[in-house]
Parts: sequence; structure tokens; C-alpha cells
Amino acid sequence: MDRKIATIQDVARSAGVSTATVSRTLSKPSVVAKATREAVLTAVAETGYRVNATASNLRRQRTGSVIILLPNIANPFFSQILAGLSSVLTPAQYGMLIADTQFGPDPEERLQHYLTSGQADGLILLDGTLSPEALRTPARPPVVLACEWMGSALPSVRVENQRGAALAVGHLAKLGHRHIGHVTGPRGNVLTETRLEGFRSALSQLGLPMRDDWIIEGDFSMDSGASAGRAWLAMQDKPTALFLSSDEMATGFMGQVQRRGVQVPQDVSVVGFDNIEISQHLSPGLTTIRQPRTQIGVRAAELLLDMIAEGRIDGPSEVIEVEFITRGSSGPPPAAK
Amino acid sequence: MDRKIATIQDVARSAGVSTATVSRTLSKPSVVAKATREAVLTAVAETGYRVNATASNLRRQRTGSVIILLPNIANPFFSQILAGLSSVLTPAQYGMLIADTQFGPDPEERLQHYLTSGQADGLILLDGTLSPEALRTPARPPVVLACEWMGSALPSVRVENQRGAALAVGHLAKLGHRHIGHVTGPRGNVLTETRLEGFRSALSQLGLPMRDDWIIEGDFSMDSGASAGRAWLAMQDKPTALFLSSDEMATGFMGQVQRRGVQVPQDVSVVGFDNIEISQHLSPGLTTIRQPRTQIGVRAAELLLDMIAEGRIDGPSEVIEVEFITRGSSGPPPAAK
DNA sequence: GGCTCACATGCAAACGATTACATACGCGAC
DNA sequence: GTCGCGTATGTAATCGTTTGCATGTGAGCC
Repeated sequence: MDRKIATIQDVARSAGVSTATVSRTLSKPSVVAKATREAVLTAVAETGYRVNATASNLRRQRTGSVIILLPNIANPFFSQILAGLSSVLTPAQYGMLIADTQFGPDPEERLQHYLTSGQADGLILLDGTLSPEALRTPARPPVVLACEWMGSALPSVRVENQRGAALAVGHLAKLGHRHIGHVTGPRGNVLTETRLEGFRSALSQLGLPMRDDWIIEGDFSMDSGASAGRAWLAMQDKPTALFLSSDEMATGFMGQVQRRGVQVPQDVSVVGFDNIEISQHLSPGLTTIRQPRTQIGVRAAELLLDMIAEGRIDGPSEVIEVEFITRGSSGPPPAAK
Repeated sequence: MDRKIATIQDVARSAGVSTATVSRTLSKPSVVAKATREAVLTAVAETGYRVNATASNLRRQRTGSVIILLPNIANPFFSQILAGLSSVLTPAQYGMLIADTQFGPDPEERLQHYLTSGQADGLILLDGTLSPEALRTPARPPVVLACEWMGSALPSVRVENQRGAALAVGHLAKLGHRHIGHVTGPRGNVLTETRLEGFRSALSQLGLPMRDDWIIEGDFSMDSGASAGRAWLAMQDKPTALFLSSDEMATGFMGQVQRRGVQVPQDVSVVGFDNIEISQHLSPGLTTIRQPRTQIGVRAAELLLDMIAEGRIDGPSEVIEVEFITRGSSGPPPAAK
């Protein structure tokens, strides 16, 4: 009807009651008499009234949204976690405010900003490179870390990264490989270090050699996997199997060496980490460690909502299991060596 | 210092001025005397004051955020657009509220809700299956469509989908293919229909046969590409080349047929659409149509910000060019036919 | 009939900022 | 000395809800 949007005042006037009654009808219908309730609802329908979220939030001292701070929204790894988050937050009527640390200035500054700006009822942190120092802020909202984070006691959802790496090495060792290399993520990233550590300790436990020139630094991207492929091709003394710290790198690696005529797994075995969608569609399929990314998001969101509901800024942590998935990209080492 | 967060009142008291002066110091520093300004800034620093965005928004009748409505946040296609949006919105101090239509109930209802709830200063629509009917709401915020949308005059950012399909067909025809099939997206999706239409008209313009049993319905996913692969393998009379409406489907297709010993492009040529990251890392690399997804996001965000700034709910539309990229997955048809 | 009690509703004060308008001051011009 | 004007600041209304408290009404009980 109107050009302007109706306010609670308009509804109250139209229903012949006070704004308090309208508000109550909408939030706690049980306390208003049936006749009044119906009158109000009719008025709401007639005026096309919608509560103004900003005003409501101001009064209720909440915001109805949580901030997700992540390093790169275009990365499928994160977007799957986002999907998990969304599946919990949306039905709970929370908005997801996404902040990509790669745009805008100093990420630490951004984190600090969101913690103090009161723009959100909670924060989920997916960027493992930020320092936990910022979280010492007083009067901050609850935070859940959904990524490895060194020695932090904050509520978090973690994945068995170290065990995952050990599974990969164990699998290759069982197939008969004794020369196993590793392609890491970017140095400094906690995922990188944890998986590298898992790789190292598994090798030493199995009594296998750990050679520094078989450790190649990547950055989780397909491109860096392809670079690792070139590096491997150029090696004099090649490992017969590689464990790569992400499926994307494994994909890039396989593509690169296959284009140079190398056969997987006859000439080299490849194991990834993540089980991204493409892993099963490659030829051969990629042997990998599945980490349930959607699940990570779901649990992180649930943890955060619990904390918000209880008004606490601490809470439990949770570890999510990984699962080993065998596909065609791993096999026995080449006989001739 | 304090347990509670400081308000503008606290700052005013601490600086010995009124709240109006504090507010002015922060928003229009030029109108306050230098001495006062410094006193206020000191007080701000001491109290750790941050403006309460909710209160500010209520008063200023804005929200400082825009809503992005999309069908599936985990889809890399959308997350790349999101990255583009983020790169514009974040520096402009706008928050991105992401709403995934696959969660929660009726998507149309959701759209309607966001249009009227006043939770955002603008809306960007990435879901091509929603009906434009909902946009007839009075007093709604500006909207930009960042997807094809049938016959709508709303501000939008589109991609030359039809021309893209024509480029693919033209390329295959030039290589000598006369039997060309197509794997579509889900029926009803506008991208699907537009590309299919482009495919159809290109074939007829080149005088090539268009066979209904060579049109396979997919849903843009790798899985559906793999299904299409199985369907192709089972065909009596196979097309020698396929144009698939997404790179993901092309990836699934190639993986599937390769695992059954089919050689690409010797036995079948494959052309995709999108140029996702993996396309260049496959073996062989995937011939495809590049659509600059980041660019789509960037332009959509810019268009929306312009509209918000000018307080208009209409604005220009824009078409973004596609580019043909030749890689190894397409070649001449098999000689024996 | 007066008392209590429960229930339904209204009144009005928050929530924390922004901003139109009013006021105060100082200074130069007449 | 008064007037006028520009500059700097304060006062208070306002944005649209929510909610503690007060009020009103009628029923039930002694």
C-alpha cells in the first residue's frame, strides 16, 4: 500500500493496541489474548509490516549475525566449510558476515576490529595464520577456531591432521615404498606444520629415510602441485611415492607428470589430503585422506551457537576424525630401482 | 580497562564535551576546533571506544551490508564470484551477508524476506532459478542480478553465454567434427537454456545435424559429467565431440571415459565452459570458454554501490566477454568413422 | 463487599548513535 | 557601544524496537 515501510507504530494504530502488544504478539504470542492476537496479526498482514532488525538488535543488544574470517573465499576448501556453517546458522536465524582477510589491509587489524566493533554476536576464525594474541581483548564476543592453531586453549574444531599424514605414510610403506617424499603447504601455516610433523614421525617410526631434498614446499594450490611435479621430474634420485599436503596439489602434480608421460601409479604413487570432489574423478582416482569439511563447519557453528546462547566465551573443543580412502593413484613401487 | 564496552557517552564525559562533539569529531573532524578534537581523540583512545554499528545504522537508516543470495556456496563457480564481490565491498566498508538458498525453506520466500526486512542496503542475486516476480515489492533496496535471467530489465551483469557456446561449436566444426553432442546443466536453469540455445543455433548455422539423443542432461556437477561419460560410452552411434556446459562436468566426463581406456582427444574431443582452475591441470588440458568470474563479482558490486550511493533502484546492465581457450582436449575427429 | 490473584495490556524508559537547531562567544565594522 | 556574522559547541529529538513496571479488569473466596 504505502510507499514507506510500515513500523510497529502503524501496526499498533491499525490494530487499536499499543506497540508493546504488537511486539509481544510477534515474540511471545502466548501471553496475549487470542482476540487481540488475531487483530494484531491481521494488522500486520494489512500493513505488510516487517520488524526492523536494526532497531530490534539495538534494543536486544545483539546483532543476529556472526563473522567468518577466512583467508581466501575462492578456495574450495573454505567454501565447503562455509556450506557447513551456513546449514546451521541459517536455520538458527543467524546471518553470516564473511570477511576475506586477503582484501583490505592488515588482517590482524581486521580481526581486532571485528572483535571490538560489536558487529556480530560471535566470530569463527578459519585463518590459521593470525595470531591468537588479538583474542586477549576484554569484553569480546565468543570465538571458535575452525583450523589448527598452535597451542591455543580456545574453543576449536580440529582435524586429526597428524594422524592423517601417518595414515598416508603407513599406506605407502605397506605397499613396499621406502623412498617417500612430501609436498608441504606454505611454511608457517599450521596445517602445513602439523602434517609435516605427522609425516616425519611416521617415517621415523617405520624406520624409513627422511631426506630433506624430498620435501618440496608448496602452497596448497594446483599450480604449486604442478611445480612440485616439475621438481620431481628433475630429480636425479626420485622418491617412488609422494604424499602431498592437499588434493589440489596432488591434482596439479599428477596432471603435470602425466603430461610428461609418467604413469601413475606404475612410475610414482601419489597420495593427497582432503578428498575434494575432484579426487574421485581423476584418472586414476586419487588416494587421499578424507576430512569432512562440511562437518567441520557444522560443528564449529554449533559450538559457537551454544556459547552465544549460554553467554560464555569459553567452551569445549572438538576433534574430527579423518578417514583413509584408497583409489588408483597409489600402488607398489616400480620393480626396477 | 573496563569490563563493559565504552559508549559515546563515556567518551564525552571523559573528554569534557557533549556527545554531539564526539560524534562530529569522528565523522567530520574539520568542523571541530583542533584542541577539542585532540581531547576527544585522546578520550577515545583511553576508553577504547568503538562506535556501535547497530545504533549508528538505526539512526542513519542504513545497514552497511549487502546480501548475496546464491544457490550453493560450496560451488567454486560462486565462490569465485564472491571473491570478486568481496574485493570491492570490503574496501568500501560494506559487509557481505551470505544467504544460501539451499538451506532453510522456500527460496522465493527468502528472497522476499530479504527484500523487505531492511537488513541490507542492497542485494546481489546469483540464483538464476528464482522468479523476478518477487522484485516487484515496493520500497525495496537496489538489486543487481549477477546471472542470466530471462527477459528481465533489472540491472545485471551477464556473460556472453550464447556466444560462448557458439565459439565451442565453431572450434569443433573447424577441426572437422560433424557429430557434436552436448551435455546441459539442469533444465530450467537459465544458463543451461542460454548455452543450449547457443549450441543449437550454431549447429544449424553451420549446417550440422542436431540429434536429440546426443543431448544429455546434467546438473553442472562432476558426478553428472561422469554419468554423461557412461551414457556416451553406451551409445551405439557416438558423437565424435562433446561440448559440456561446465568444466566440472567436462572433468567428470573425461575422468570417466579415460578410466575406461578412451583417449582424449584421439577418440573423443571435449570442450567445457568456465575455465575453472583445474582445467589447465588436467591431462590433457581442457579446451574451454573462459568466463571471468572474479570480474563478474567486481562489476556487480560496483554497479550496486553506485545505485546505493545515488539512492536509485535502477541502473545499467553490463555484458562481460568470454574468451576461447584451446588446450589438449580437442582435436580432429578419429579418421575411422 | 472487600480482598487477593491472575491475566492482559498500556506507559514509558531504555538501547547508542546522529544531526537540526539553538546558543554562546569573539571579533570587526559602523 | 551596538550590531552582525562566523565559528564552535551544546541540547534534545529521533531512528524502531523491546520490556520492566504500573494499571485495569474480572473472577473467586471469605
